[in-house]
Amino acid sequence: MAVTIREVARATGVHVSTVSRTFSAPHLVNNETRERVLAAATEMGYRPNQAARALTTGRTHNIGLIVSDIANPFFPPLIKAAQAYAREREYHVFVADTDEDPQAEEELIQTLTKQVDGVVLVSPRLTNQAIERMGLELPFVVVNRRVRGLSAVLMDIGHGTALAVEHLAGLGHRRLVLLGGPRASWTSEQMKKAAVEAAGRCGVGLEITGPNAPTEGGGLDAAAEVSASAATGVIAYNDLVAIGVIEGLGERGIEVPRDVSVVGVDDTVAGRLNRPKLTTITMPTPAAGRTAVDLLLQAVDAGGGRTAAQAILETGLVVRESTGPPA
Amino acid sequence: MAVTIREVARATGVHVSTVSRTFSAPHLVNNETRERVLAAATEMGYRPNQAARALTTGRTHNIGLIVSDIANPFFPPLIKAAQAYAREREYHVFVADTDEDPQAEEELIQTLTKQVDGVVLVSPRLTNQAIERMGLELPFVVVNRRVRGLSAVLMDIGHGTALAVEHLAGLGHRRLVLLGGPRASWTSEQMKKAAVEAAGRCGVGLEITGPNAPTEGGGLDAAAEVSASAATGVIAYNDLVAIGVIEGLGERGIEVPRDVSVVGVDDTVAGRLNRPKLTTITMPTPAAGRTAVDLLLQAVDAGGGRTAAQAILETGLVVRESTGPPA
DNA sequence: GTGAAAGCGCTAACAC
DNA sequence: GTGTTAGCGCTTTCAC
Repeated sequence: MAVTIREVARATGVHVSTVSRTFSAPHLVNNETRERVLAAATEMGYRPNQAARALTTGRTHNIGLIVSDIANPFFPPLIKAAQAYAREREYHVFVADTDEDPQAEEELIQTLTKQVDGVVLVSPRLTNQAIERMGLELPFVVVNRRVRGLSAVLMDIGHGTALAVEHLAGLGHRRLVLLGGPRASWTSEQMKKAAVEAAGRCGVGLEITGPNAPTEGGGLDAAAEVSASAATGVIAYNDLVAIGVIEGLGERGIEVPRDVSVVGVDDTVAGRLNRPKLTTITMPTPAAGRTAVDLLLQAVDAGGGRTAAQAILETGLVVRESTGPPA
Repeated sequence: MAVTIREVARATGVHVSTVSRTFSAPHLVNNETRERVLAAATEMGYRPNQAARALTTGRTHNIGLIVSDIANPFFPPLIKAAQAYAREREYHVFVADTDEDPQAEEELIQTLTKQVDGVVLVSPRLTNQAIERMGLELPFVVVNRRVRGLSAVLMDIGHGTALAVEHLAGLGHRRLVLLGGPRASWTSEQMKKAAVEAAGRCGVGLEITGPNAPTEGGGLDAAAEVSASAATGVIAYNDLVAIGVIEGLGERGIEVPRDVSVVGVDDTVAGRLNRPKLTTITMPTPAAGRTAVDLLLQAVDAGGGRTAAQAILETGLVVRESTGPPA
């Protein structure tokens, strides 16, 4: 076992409690004493034992971050930002992947609960009810979902969707199709509502399909419907789906953006790398990660008292090569 | 504070130590007693407090996973696998991103050291010396680097590189160029050695350039040299670089694979999504993540006794659209 | 401003 | 097979 508070105390000739205070409440310690303790501590390579600290304070200084699939390009920027920001606030983050399995998600939350001060749930697959129940024991922040009583970070995908519809309408497209996402997706529902509204406002036709798998394969499958329809403008559930439709359309001799325009969502690397480069709705994923951690620590500091704050983050539209005027 | 061992003991009418044993050494407890304890525990929602457990046992059941950039598509599959496998072994993983900064890396290791039983370092940016020094305090496993005294997970990129050279030579290319990676990259050095050897064996010319940034930008920059050379076959440091050269070549009117063939490394989503789809050397990243955790826990179980095991993982070549016969 | 002492929840000898 | 007891390293009253 490494060097403890006791040895530092002995070396400095003060009591353990003084050493403890120099680290956890420095202002309660005489300036000169503090210096001496600190000097001895760094010299001896002392580092507070978090487990011991957690045991007495009830604060682990750890948080959990649960996502459905780390390998989905939507998540890494969020994880990266969350983890960096947590570190600034002196928290470490457990990252866990549920593999899209609601049961795994629930078990994970259970085991994590005892080891963290709070949990960030990103695009959960659990029912609202289950989340609400577990949110009683521990501060939770949910990203991309609205759960009663819990803090949430929402991305205003409705706005981005409206921009996409306007962009397409402005280009001259008269018939659009929206490729919806998974049935349980809050994001997908928001997109639908916003698209209907914007299409009405712009006077263009809108057809909605789905559910589609949120993957390239989902897009590939959707290509059949798109080519069968008279639509010349497509808004896909996410970049992966967009890339998939473009490929599927290509197989049918339909070229993007010459024959059909396609808009994605998320602004992932995948979309940037794709040829043609994707026009896409930007999601503020790093900001979402930071904000989620911020709200979570706010709740933690409030001692778990219900603080159901909501943060709504802006989305936008970046126009690249996958959209253009209709043929 | 939630329910503790003490309350379970009271409810069951046994001593705390019996409850403790039920969880940490079940075989030492009478069958029938164990059942009763377990029943009471689940009913009351008891979950062992890891902090307390860590304090007495000296085992946190946590490990750290340090990467240079979570958002680099090479890492997520590795993180995902590592985290899933650790969970199977009842460990949780802290994921931390150093943002390619060696100092951040060192600080991170320091703070993590007290909270984990071991650390996996993936493609570290620290010097071998620094790593060796810190590896003295705690079990370490290093991925993609060989550090004296530490367990390592290496990917046999030499083999993959040889396959790539043979593939290109077999297609009829007579002059190849290898786009090296960052100066401190072990992987890059292995590639160079293997490429020289294979080129000699196949009787084709080989030019080596670099260092190049391991990004799309690095590839974009390298395109000038490639187009200036007489080479018709390119092996890039990674998929991102490959995608970058292809784009840069395109800007100069050189088409892939019509005029020049390009091979990437890593087999990331990016390469699969790129047009043309990348021919690339496959890296067993999920296996690397799992193996790293396995070696780490092996070292942890050995009580930190030096166990410098080496795992060398296979690489391969997947041929897609970015390579073909020379014009 | 500092020391003394109790105790966080659990495990690990050691008795019985 | 189970109870007893003594801590693990730290924070936190409470005195002084």
